[in-house]
Amino acid sequence: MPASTRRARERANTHQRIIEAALHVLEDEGVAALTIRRIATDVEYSAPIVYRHFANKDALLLELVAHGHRLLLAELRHAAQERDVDRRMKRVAAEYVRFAGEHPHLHQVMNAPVADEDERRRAVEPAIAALRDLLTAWSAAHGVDLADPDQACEIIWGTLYGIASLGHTGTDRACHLAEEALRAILLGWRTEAPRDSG
Amino acid sequence: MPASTRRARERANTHQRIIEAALHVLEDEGVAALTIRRIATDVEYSAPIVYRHFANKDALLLELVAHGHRLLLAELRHAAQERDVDRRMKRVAAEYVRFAGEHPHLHQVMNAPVADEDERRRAVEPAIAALRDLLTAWSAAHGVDLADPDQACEIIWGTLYGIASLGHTGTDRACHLAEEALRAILLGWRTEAPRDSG
DNA sequence: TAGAAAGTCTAACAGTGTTAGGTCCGGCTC
DNA sequence: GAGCCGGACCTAACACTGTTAGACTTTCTA
Repeated sequence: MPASTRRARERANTHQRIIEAALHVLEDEGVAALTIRRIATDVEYSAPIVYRHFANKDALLLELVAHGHRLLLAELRHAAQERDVDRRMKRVAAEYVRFAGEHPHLHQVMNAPVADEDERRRAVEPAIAALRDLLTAWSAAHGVDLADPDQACEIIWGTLYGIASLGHTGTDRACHLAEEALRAILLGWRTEAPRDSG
Repeated sequence: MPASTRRARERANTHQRIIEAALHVLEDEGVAALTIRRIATDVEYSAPIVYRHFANKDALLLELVAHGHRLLLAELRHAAQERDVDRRMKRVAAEYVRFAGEHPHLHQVMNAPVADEDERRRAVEPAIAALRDLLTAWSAAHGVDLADPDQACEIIWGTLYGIASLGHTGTDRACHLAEEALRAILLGWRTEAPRDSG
């Protein structure tokens, strides 16, 4: 085993530990407590070490954003195991808001404006794609011809985000609101755009 | 004219000028450029003067939040002059998103978490109340019996906020999304909860 | 006109992200 | 094995931030 590969492994390990430490601070104490020096202290290094792994704080934040969206996507997929397509929709919506309530600071960072906005949007995309699949299945099941599925998807995503962000206290009420909003939207679409029913 | 009243007037004047300078910096250069020293420079004072008018930066920010919501409320009221209740709804929704597109940084600060969250919510309330009135008029006009009008109001407000925040580029598309979302929600509510039609 | 009061500024403190410079230690070459 | 070399690491610093203390200057009052 060459020493260089061991070093590479150690390096990768430190990289990961920094991300985990940052995530821990963010979730436990909020974005205000998330400083480079604090993270460095938590991984038992000095501050400049962080810059050997990330170009700057924004790059590290983006890593947290990506991590958060992977986590969210996993939860949404889990909720989407439901057989019935209507209940599946409802559960996914509730799951989104529950996630936001359980990880308020992470959710905040996941949607906060950041320097490299393109990169952030790339992190969000898979979750939105999952929602689009779900929406496609839903519209097929009900014979609804959505004029613009992408637009419909954005509407639901935006609605969930807005409701989850508004009342970031009381996750139960927020869940209820989201379910209700989704129900109304879908009912509206079913009512107005019925495909030649077969 | 006693000197004390003149001083009080000058003081109030400076107070206002600080707010206006802060607003100007925020709208023109974003929240990152909004520093105490920058504001002080713009009103041709040194930094500590700001603290003779506001307890801290958060207090000043809250003033901007309040100002922003007064501005938004005025715009919403203007859009609500429309006679037809359906078009009124649509125009108010479009106006919200247009406002967010025209004042992206202000809109961001208006909805960003702040130290005194109660105070912020107090600033938002009048605009939400206006929306509730509008919604009441709408449901009355269509004989729709909303199970929980407050909840319905929060749903719409959250939806508008979410959609306006998502695509903070391309205000036209965002407007379209908001109108479409509102249309679907209202149609859903009309479909499911018809009051004994008279 | 002397003293009190109000207004303002400079300088500093503690904290932030970030970088430069030096130190030390492990591994490679002769 | 001795010496060098490169990478890893830390301390110290820079330019900022919000915020406060203390001195100075101007203005009003008695």
